[in-house]
Amino acid sequence: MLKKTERLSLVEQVVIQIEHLIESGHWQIGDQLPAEMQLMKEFDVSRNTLREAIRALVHAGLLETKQGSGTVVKSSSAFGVALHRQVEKSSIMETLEVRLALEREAAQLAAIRRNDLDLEAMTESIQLCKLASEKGDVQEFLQADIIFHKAMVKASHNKMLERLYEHITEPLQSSIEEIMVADAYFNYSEEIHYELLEAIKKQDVQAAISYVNTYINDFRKKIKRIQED
Amino acid sequence: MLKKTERLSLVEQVVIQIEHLIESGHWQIGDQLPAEMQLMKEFDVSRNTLREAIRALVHAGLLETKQGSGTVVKSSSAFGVALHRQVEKSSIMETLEVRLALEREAAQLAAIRRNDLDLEAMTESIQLCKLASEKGDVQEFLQADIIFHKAMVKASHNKMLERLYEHITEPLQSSIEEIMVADAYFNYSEEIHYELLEAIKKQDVQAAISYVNTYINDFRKKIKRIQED
DNA sequence: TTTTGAAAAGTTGTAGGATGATTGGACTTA
DNA sequence: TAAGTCCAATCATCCTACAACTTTTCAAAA
Repeated sequence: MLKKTERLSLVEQVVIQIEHLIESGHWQIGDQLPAEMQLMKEFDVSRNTLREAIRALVHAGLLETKQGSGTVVKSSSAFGVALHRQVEKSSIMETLEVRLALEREAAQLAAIRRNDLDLEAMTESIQLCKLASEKGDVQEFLQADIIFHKAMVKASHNKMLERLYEHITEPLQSSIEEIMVADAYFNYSEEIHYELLEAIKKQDVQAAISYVNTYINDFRKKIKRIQED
Repeated sequence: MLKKTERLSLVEQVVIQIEHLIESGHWQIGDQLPAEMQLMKEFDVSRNTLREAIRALVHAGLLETKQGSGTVVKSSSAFGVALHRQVEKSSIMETLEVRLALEREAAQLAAIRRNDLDLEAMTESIQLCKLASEKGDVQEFLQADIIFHKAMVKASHNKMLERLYEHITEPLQSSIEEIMVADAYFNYSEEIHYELLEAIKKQDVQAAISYVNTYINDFRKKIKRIQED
């Protein structure tokens, strides 16, 4: 097989450089980029070339431009933006079902592959859940709950699963929070996933899966009930 | 709350129009777009504006431009391209694990929600599998197998799950084919998912899940074995 | 002092023209 | 027929100019 002779256009080179600067954190979310005039000089390209590069990243959702004001970093992950848009086009129920699929697989893999660091992170976040529940702070509780779930997914040691889970859960967050806060019957203690952590600790795959199944099915029923009100 | 005063830039308007033309099938994959000069006139914008729009879609993966030749439609789904890129950055095993997650959920939902049309489509594709296996044609068998899986996912009646499954499976396809063709121990009859279809037909959720579990675990072992050679 | 409003400076948006680089096809020639 | 040349079409890049919008500045008015 011959190597494909493919020269990158100037625009694409600039795009790649900007993407790198964002992914590496050199330009953080919220940061304002230098003005076009200055970027032209720094990248040593014409204004058209620079603008085409910026426009590509604006459409991808990484940047946002406002006439007269400037260009700011909006997101650091094009994949995250794409998934975000997809979630917005779907119903909450559909998205929850996908999340359940990922969570079940993650629980299973975590039960097999978790190491001491993973267990430590999960234990710590469950402590936070407990603290928040004792204080009766719903917001704080949900935030700690998310940290626990993310820690579990991370313990699956599957980067793709992790990214998918994160970018699907993120846009769901506000909806979930809304629903939970409105739920008069919300029960903290039930929501603290001691059993799940124990199952993963003991590497009991079946117990981990069945816990996730019941937990998310309850969750689904709760949402359905609230939505029907 | 006040309404956000937000005018779409000319570039964004052109982008949206082109996206529509592609999604609606007016410009199909492989089609060549009119030259810039003509598109300028049709959209009634300047060359810069048009080029910025096209560049955005090129970077999104919907279009491809080649100097001296022209611009052609490369894909009809920006989400598909984004997912494709993500899969390429991941290992086969990671991707398979995600696919398993989706497949398990799909089997469960399909067992609950499948209607007569779904069952018909699945039965038909399983017939194709059988025919191909009798002929001993691996390629054809795998193609029919994919159709069966897609039919099952469709029977879950979750559009998001369907899109995710499709765009994750697609780039896996060539790798799987390669591996299967190379597998001397490849056994057709084992791969025909009669039991799964029966479980879904009888709406036996547990049986459907457990079948998918064993089937994909076997598949995983097979891949691992072959990769270790 | 505080508020208002106009001017100025800075930034992105759009337009049009000019030239270079590459491609693919038509044409020529051996 | 086959190889090479030329030419027209097309995208790539650069340039200048002006319009539209935002923020800042600052002076006048209340």
